[in-house]
Amino acid sequence: MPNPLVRKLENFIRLTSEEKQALEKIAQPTRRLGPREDVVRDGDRPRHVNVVLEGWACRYKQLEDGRRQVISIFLPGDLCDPHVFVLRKMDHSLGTLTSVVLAEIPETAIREITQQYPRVAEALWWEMLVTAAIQREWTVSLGQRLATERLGHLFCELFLRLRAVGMTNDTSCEFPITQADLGDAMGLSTVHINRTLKELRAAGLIRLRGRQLTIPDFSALQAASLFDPSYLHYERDPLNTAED
Amino acid sequence: MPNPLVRKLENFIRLTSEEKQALEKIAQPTRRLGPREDVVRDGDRPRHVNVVLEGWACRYKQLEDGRRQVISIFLPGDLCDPHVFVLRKMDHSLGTLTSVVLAEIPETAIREITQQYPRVAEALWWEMLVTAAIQREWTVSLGQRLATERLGHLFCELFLRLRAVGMTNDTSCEFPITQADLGDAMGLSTVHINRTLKELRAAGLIRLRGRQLTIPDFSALQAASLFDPSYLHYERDPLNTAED
DNA sequence: GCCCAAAATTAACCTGCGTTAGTTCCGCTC
DNA sequence: GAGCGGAACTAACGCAGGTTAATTTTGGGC
Repeated sequence: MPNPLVRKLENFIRLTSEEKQALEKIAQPTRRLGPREDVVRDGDRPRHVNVVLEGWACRYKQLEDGRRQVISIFLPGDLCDPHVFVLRKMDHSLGTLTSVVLAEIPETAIREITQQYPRVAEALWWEMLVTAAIQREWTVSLGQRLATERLGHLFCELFLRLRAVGMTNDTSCEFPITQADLGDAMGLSTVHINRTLKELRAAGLIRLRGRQLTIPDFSALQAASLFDPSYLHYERDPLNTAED
Repeated sequence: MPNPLVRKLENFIRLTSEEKQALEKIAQPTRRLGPREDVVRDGDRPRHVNVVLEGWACRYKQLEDGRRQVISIFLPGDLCDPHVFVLRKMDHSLGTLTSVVLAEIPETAIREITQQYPRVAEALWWEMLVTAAIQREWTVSLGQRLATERLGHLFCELFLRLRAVGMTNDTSCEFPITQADLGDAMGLSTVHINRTLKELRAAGLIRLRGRQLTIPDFSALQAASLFDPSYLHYERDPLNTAED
C-alpha cells in the first residue's frame, strides 16, 4: 500500500525514488480520529499541514445560526494548505467525515523538502492549483447546476480523484459519507439529497448501496452532469491509465 | 495615485521602498480593454500573471448550454494566480466587467522578485491564501445564504476590499457592475437580483444609484448578512484604519 | 439474534427563486 | 433634444427545492 500523497503527486510528475522516500518520510501517520471529529477549529492558529492518509475529511464553516457548509472534501492523499502558516488564524474548521488517519507535517519539514527537491515543490504547486480549481468548480456547481447535475458532478469528481490514488476498482469505489453531509456539501437539504439520489438511481446513472458507489456508465453520468474533467489537470487521463 | 498592488500587499506587510519600487516596476500598465471583453479564454495556455490596475474584472466559467457562473471578482490591486504557469491550460476564462487596465507580468519577473525579496514572496503567499479564503466564502454564500444575505455579504466584502486599496470614501464606493453580472456571480436570476436590491434598499441597508454604492450603517448590513470579515485576513482592521 | 441509535426513506405541504414578457429609465450620440 | 440601446425595474405565474414529521432500514455492540 503505497503512500497516497506520493501516489497523488505522481499523477502530475513522475518522482525519483529519492524524492518519493523524502515525501513518505514526512507523511507518516501521527494522528487517528473517529468519524465526526474536528481536526482543527475555526480561529485556531495552524500548527501543521495535515495530510489525509486514510478516510475522508472536509473543510467546513458554520454560520452563527447553525447552518453548515462543507467547503471541500479531502480524500486520501489530499493535503490542506501547504503554506497555511502565513495566516495567523484558521478561518474555517477541518473535520473528519469517517475515521481518519492523518500525517501532521511541521512547517519546517515542508520548507526543507521543497528547498531540497524542486520537483517536489513543483508537484506541491500543482496540488495547490488543482485544489483551487476544484474549489472554483464547486462554486460553479452551487451557482448553476440543478440538484441532479450537482450530485452527478460530485460523483464524477470524487470517482476520478479516488482513481488517481488507486482507490477504485473498475466502475466502483467506497463512498462512506452520509446523506446529511452530502447535503451540507451541495447546499441541499437531506430530504432533497435523498430524492435526487433516487432519481439518479432510477435513471440508471449510479448504484449506491451501503458505502459502495458504482457508476456503470461514466460517460452517461458525465453528460448528464455537464462534467468536464479538465479542471482536475491530470496529465494522463486517469480513466484510461493502467494501474501500476 | 499609488500602485494598487503595492497598496493591497501593504495591508499585510509594510514593505521597504526598495521592495515597493521593484513591485511597481513589474506592475506597469501593458494592456487596456473595454467592458465585457475576454482577457484570457478557457483552454488557452497562460502567458502572464495579470494584475488589475484599474477597473473591475472577473473569472468566469461557461457551461456547454450557456449558463455562466462568475467565479470571482477582481478589483484594482488583485492578481490572478501568481503560479498559474504550472498548469498547461486555463480551466476558466478571465473577462472584464468594466473598462480595465492590466499589468501583464511574465513568469520570469515573478520568479526573480520573489527570489530577491523574500518579504514580497511572503506577501504574495498571503495574497494567494486570502484569494482562496474568498473563494471558500463564496462557496458558503452560494450554498447557505439566502438572496438578501448573499448580496449583502458581497457588498460587505467588496467594500472592505476596495477600502484596502483606498477606493472608498467614508461609506461609499464606486459600484460599476450590472445586475445581470451580479446575478451570474451570486447564482441568482437578474429579476431576483433586482427584487433583492429593492428589499435591501427598503430596509435602509444600502443605497445604490447609478454606479455608486453607499452602506450607511456597515454593522447593520454585516449583521443582516452574517458577514464575518476575518476570512479577509487584514492585519489591521481596514474599517478603523486611517488613510495614509 | 436482540437492541439501539444513526441513517435512509417517504409524504404533504410550503416558499424562495426562476421564467416570461413586458415597461420604464438612463446615458449616449448626433 | 430626439432617438436609440442597454440597463433597470415590474407583474404573474410556475417549479425546484425546503420543511416538518413520520416510518423504515441499517449496522454495530453485546
